[in-house]
Amino acid sequence: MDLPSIDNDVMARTEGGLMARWQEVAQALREAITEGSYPPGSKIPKEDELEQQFACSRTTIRRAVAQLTTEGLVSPVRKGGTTVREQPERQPLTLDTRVYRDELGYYFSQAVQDLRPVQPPTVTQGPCPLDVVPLLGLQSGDPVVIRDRVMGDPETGHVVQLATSYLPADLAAGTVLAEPDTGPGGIYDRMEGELGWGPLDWEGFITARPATVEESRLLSLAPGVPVLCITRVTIATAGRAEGRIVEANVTRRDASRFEVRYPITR
Amino acid sequence: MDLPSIDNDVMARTEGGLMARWQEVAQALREAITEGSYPPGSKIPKEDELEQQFACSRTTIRRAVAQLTTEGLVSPVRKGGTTVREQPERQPLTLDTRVYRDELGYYFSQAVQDLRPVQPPTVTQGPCPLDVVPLLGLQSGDPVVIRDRVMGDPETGHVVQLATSYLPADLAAGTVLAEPDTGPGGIYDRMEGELGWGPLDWEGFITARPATVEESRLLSLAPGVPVLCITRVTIATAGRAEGRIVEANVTRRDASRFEVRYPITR
DNA sequence: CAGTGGTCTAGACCACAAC
DNA sequence: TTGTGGTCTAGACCACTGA
Repeated sequence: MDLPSIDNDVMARTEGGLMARWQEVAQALREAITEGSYPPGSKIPKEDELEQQFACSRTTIRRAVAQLTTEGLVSPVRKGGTTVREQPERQPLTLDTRVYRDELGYYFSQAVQDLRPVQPPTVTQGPCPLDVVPLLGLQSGDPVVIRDRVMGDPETGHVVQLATSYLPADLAAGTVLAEPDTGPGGIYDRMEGELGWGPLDWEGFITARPATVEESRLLSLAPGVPVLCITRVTIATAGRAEGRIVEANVTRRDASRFEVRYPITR
Repeated sequence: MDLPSIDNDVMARTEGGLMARWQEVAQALREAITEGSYPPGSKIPKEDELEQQFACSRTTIRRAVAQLTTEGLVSPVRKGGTTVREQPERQPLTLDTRVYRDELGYYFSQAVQDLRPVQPPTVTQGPCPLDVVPLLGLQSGDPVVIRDRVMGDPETGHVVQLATSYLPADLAAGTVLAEPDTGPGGIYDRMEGELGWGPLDWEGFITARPATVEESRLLSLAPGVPVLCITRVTIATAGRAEGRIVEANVTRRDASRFEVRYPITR
């Protein structure tokens, strides 16, 4: 007979309450990797080989590999095959629960890390992004000054951190805060100095979300990989800005590479 | 001529350096949602409608919607359509930088939150999971005692937190630490008391990763949604366990619903 | 330059939950 | 019951990049 028998019994799995096929494949590959069958730096089989190995379509294989990619286990490279990523332990970031100040400006402990700008910082102005609105206590669509910094590892040249400052435009526009060079000591010196907004208060937030398209491009991440968001908010206690949140600084890093560490005391 | 013209000019996009089609669709839907065209609680069009609307295949539509799902913007329900999720602000979790103790035991500030067990806690034993190995300072495959708790919101009954304690089996097996009921005050009282491991030290870690299959099932998350991992590690300073890490407590929550908040002092 | 992953289409069957 | 999302297949074209 020429009619192909439909052996594609999709539901032989869900009937038994088992996983979808692509999850099975992902699980099998995941185990093979963690068991050591594919050590870090090696390549997993090509897609058409996996296709035969698991007896399913390329789409299913790709979905499984995509899952491992968002988990940070493998990184596919065109023509180069799909490589098992090195799994270094997460690099610790110390939590900024204190701020120090000397005659040169303010220092948060995190700033001590050895990063250098990979691109020149940019300053733009535009509507406040939705996720920043609650941080600044603004209304949706309110204009903000946006200061962007792309920081990288001086050794490898890789981008490892994106830092963006948002400042309410009604406060910052027209001031030195909206200029690329904010002078010695940075914006906090300007706020507590010339602008008379000090003393300043700060509060920190940590959360995570999938990387945006722009973030995954800059940080060389697969789409959907989580980024760790470490946010520091600055509150003015005097002057024209009294009681206002005058800055929200959001730094983002590959969540599979970094963790925030902090001591617990009695 | 009967040969259909191939208008599927896939690369009219990548040529110009633009996004893939599914990213365009995702972006369009994302904007429509955040602009208010599809308010929270409403449904976005069905897949076949979107298919026509964007003039592309269902696969492409589904990939775009899948992206919005991992971003937490929408949640598809079979037969019910795809609903725009309510976007409450992230609920703050206070950071446990201090531990308190009274005659009843140890309290970390996070424990103050009003959660109740949704399932009875379980205690099992098995090989140490790979991601926990570095936390405990063990070798791959070393046995650990695993204490699992599934905590939920007493109001809604929803599961909001998974907490798992890992204890090296060479220290914990056979002790009260491996029993379901660890008695008044909990495991830390046993460690500093009968076992003579105290005084204890603690350290905290925060990171994020995609939810595992099990986690997404329990927490009702879409596959790949990031979970916030808040880990507390216990170090013994005396007794048989001196210098050892005697417990790693990993709590996981939906990263789109929660954030860790902490004060910054001068 | 050619092999690999990246993207897309068209079509099929199924289970689940709303109705 | 039925419409919706969930899963899978087979096949196509393309671009990037390593060999």
